[in-house]
Amino acid sequence: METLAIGDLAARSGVAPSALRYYEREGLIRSTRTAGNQRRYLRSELRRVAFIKIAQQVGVSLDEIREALAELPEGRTPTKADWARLSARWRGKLEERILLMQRLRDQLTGCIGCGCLSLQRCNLINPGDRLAARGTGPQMIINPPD
Amino acid sequence: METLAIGDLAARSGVAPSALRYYEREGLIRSTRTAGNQRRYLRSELRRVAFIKIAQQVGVSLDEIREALAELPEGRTPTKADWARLSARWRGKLEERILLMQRLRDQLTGCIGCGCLSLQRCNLINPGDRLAARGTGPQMIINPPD
DNA sequence: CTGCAACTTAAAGTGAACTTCAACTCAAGG
DNA sequence: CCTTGAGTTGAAGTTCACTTTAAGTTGCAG
Repeated sequence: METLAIGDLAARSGVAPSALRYYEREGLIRSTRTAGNQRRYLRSELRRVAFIKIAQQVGVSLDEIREALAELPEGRTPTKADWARLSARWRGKLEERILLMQRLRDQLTGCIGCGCLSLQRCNLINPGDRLAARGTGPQMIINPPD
Repeated sequence: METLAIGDLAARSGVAPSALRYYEREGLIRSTRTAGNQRRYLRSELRRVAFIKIAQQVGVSLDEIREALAELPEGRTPTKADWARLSARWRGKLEERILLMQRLRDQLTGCIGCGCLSLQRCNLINPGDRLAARGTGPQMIINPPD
């Protein structure tokens, strides 16, 4: 068994076949076809799916994940080093996010208790970029106290 | 200016009027009406909106936020202590989430590099509860290495 | 060769969290 | 008093990340 059928990839990755087809439509993973038009995946696609799942954990949108995956080498199967380079980038994002959460934790109680939650000067919340944004609409991000 | 019109609350909280109306329909905030049927908010609603925004940061759904807010005292304006009690609960969730992220960070590179991303035995990802879940569909959660 | 689980597609549906629209009313400064 | 910006409603639209459905095709075990 050289390649995987969609059901196999689904079983091994824990991602539903419908989601895998969706990922393919969205350009996140790739497959070849049999004579009868069924998808066959290289085993290396498993790692791609794993990466997608991990990135989603970190709060990255499929759009951003696609961009990241686009940096993997075309043509050859990515090596350990290729993956390491990519995940190093997520490490940075993760690090940022952890710091954010820690700041939030440290200031949460005090900030809700105090009057500063007029939100105008409170350094806990402020409009900004969308690091932590998931789902729809604009999201707010914690602002460093500086 | 005793109470706030919806535009004032929007300006002060950074939440769009349409979102505030939505929150009200969903039972997250409350308002009284003028003779001409316009919404007027107590200043204490500002704190409610702030709480909603912070909880969203932590990854809590509006449903869960509504449940939490339901524990605030009916009738009287919540005190500092009421808010402190509530935010203490989010602190726990936050703490959990931070630990999760740290574990993820510590194992990310190794795990992507190694063969374990067959996802079958990898202790980085596993199906489970939905602590970090935001948005639609089932989400995967990091499983403690134990 | 047959039967049946697993696959294929396009299109429509889902749920969360809003936003936009149209048509209308209110409130307050000049 | 009048104008104009702010507010009102219900209904429909939007985005993300999928899932479901319907109608049909493939691949392999027996």
